[in-house]
Amino acid sequence: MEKILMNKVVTRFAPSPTGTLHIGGVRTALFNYVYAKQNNGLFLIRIEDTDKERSKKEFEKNILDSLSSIGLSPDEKPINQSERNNIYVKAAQKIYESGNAYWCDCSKETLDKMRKDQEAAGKKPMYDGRSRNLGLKQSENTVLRLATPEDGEIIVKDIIRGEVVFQNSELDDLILLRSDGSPTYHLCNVVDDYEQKVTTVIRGEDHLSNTPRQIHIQNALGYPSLEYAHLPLVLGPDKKRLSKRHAATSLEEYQSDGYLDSAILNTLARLGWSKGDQEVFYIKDLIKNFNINDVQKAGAVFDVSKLDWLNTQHLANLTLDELKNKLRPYLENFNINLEDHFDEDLLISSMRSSSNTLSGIASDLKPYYLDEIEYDDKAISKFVDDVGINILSDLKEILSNIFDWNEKNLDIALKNYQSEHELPIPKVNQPIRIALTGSTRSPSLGLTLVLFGKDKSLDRISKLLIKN
RNA sequence: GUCCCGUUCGUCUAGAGGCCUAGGACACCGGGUUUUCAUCCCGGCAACAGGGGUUCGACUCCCCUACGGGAUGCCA
Repeated sequence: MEKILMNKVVTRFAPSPTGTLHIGGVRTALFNYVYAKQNNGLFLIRIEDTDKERSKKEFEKNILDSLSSIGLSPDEKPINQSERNNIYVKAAQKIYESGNAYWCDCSKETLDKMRKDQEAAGKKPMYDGRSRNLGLKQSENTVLRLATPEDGEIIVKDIIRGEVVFQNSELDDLILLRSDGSPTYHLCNVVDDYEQKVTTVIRGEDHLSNTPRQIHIQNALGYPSLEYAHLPLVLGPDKKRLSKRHAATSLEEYQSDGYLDSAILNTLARLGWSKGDQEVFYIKDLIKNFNINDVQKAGAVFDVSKLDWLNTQHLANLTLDELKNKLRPYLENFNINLEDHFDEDLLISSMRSSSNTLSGIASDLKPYYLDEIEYDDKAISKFVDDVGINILSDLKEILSNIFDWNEKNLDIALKNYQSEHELPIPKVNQPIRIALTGSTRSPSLGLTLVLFGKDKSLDRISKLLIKN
C-alpha cells in the first residue's frame, strides 16, 4: 500500500478493437484520464487485441482517432498486446516453473459435457481441475491453466464499492495459454498493467468478478497489488447495458449528429457522478472537482434529452468565432460555405439558438444560402391562402419601395400595413416568413428580411406568389 | 442454477440517524416574455422496492424477500 502512495499515478484505458468506440468506453476513458490528470499522473492506452478473430485494425483506428478527437489523448504511445506475445509467454513460463500452473488436455467436448453435468446437478459450471495433478507435458492440444488456491478468499479493495470478498472455491483454474500457445486476456491484462506501471485500474463493473482471478495471476507472478475502481455500467432505458438496440452507441455518431465534444463528455461525467447542484462541467472543471470516491454504485441510464440540454448550454457558451468554426463541417454537408453570406456574423448570432445541435443549426441555415427552398406544407396551407396571397403581393409592392433596407424601417413598414388593414400580426408576417425560409421559423421578421437582403427577399416573395 | 454488485421522482442525482412536510437538474404539463420558432423567466407534477429488526428517532445501520444487472468462454 505504501508503495502505491509513493508511485506516480498511472491509469489506462484498455479497449479491445472489436467495434467502434462506444459511448460507455468514452466514459471509462474520461474517468481514467481525469483521475490521472488530477493526480499529476499518466493516462495510457492499451489495445487488447488478443482475440485474432474479432480484432480489426479499422476499429483500432476508430478508437484511437475518436479518443484524440474528443481530447482524451494518452500520455504515451498506445501499445498493442498482439505485438507483445513473447512477454506474456515468458510470464506464463514463470508461473509454470513456480508450480502455479499446469498443462491440461481436456477437449472442448469434455469441457462442455462437464459443464452440462454440473449445471444439471445445480452446481456452478466450472473447470474441476481434473488435470491438475496429472503432470502433463505441453503438447499440441494442451492449454496452460493457473492453479488457483482451493481454499481461502480474495478481497478486492474497490474505491467505489469498498471491500468485495470472493471465495477461492468459487474460482476455477483459468486458462493462461491457449492450445495454440497464445496468451489469454487475464494474463495479458495483468502482465501489461505491471509492465506499464499502472497503479489504478478504472474500468467497467463487468470486470469486478474478473478481478480476483487477476489478483491470483498477480500473486503467482509476485506483482504488487493495484488500486481498483469499478464503474457502474451505462444502461439503456430497459436497464440493460447500452447497446445499438437502444440508441446510437458509437461516439462518432454523436459527433456527426452535431453534439459538441464538451457536451458529450459533460453528459457522460454526470452519469454516475455529481457535484452539488452543478450540471455544466468542462474537462478542466472535472479535473478540479471530480472525485472518484463519489461515483455512484448503481448503473445509470443514458438519457439523450439530457445530452440535448447540455449541448444547448455548451453551445450557448461558445464565442461566435468558436461556433462558426464548429459549424463549418456541418455546413459543408449541405455544400454551404459560411462566408458566402454578406453578414455571416449577424446571421449566425441570430440563428445560434435555433436548434440544440450543430447539425440542426446548419440545417436551419440552409434557406439563407441555398436557392432551393423546402416549403413546409403545413405552414403553407395554414397561412398561404387567398388572404395570404393578397398580403404577399401588397407587401411585395411596399417592400420594393423601401430603399434603406434596415430592420427598423422594415419593422415600421410591416407594422403600418398591419394596422392599416387591421390584421393580426401573424397574418401579415407568417406568409413572408414562409416565402423567405419555407417555414414559420425564423428570427424576428425585420431582422430576417435584413438577413436575406432586399433582392433575395423580393425574389422569394415573387417565387411564392408564382407558385400559387 | 451459483457467485458478485446494485435498488431515492419517468431519467441523472442530493441525502453519510434527527437539518426531509426528501433538495436540484433533465423530461413532461401549465403560465409569461417574444410579430412566428427557438432562447429566456415563473409555476406545477412526481420518488426513499417490500418486510422485519436496532434506536427515543431511520432514506440513512443490520437481516430477509423481491426485482435489476454483471460474471460464470481455449471473448475481452
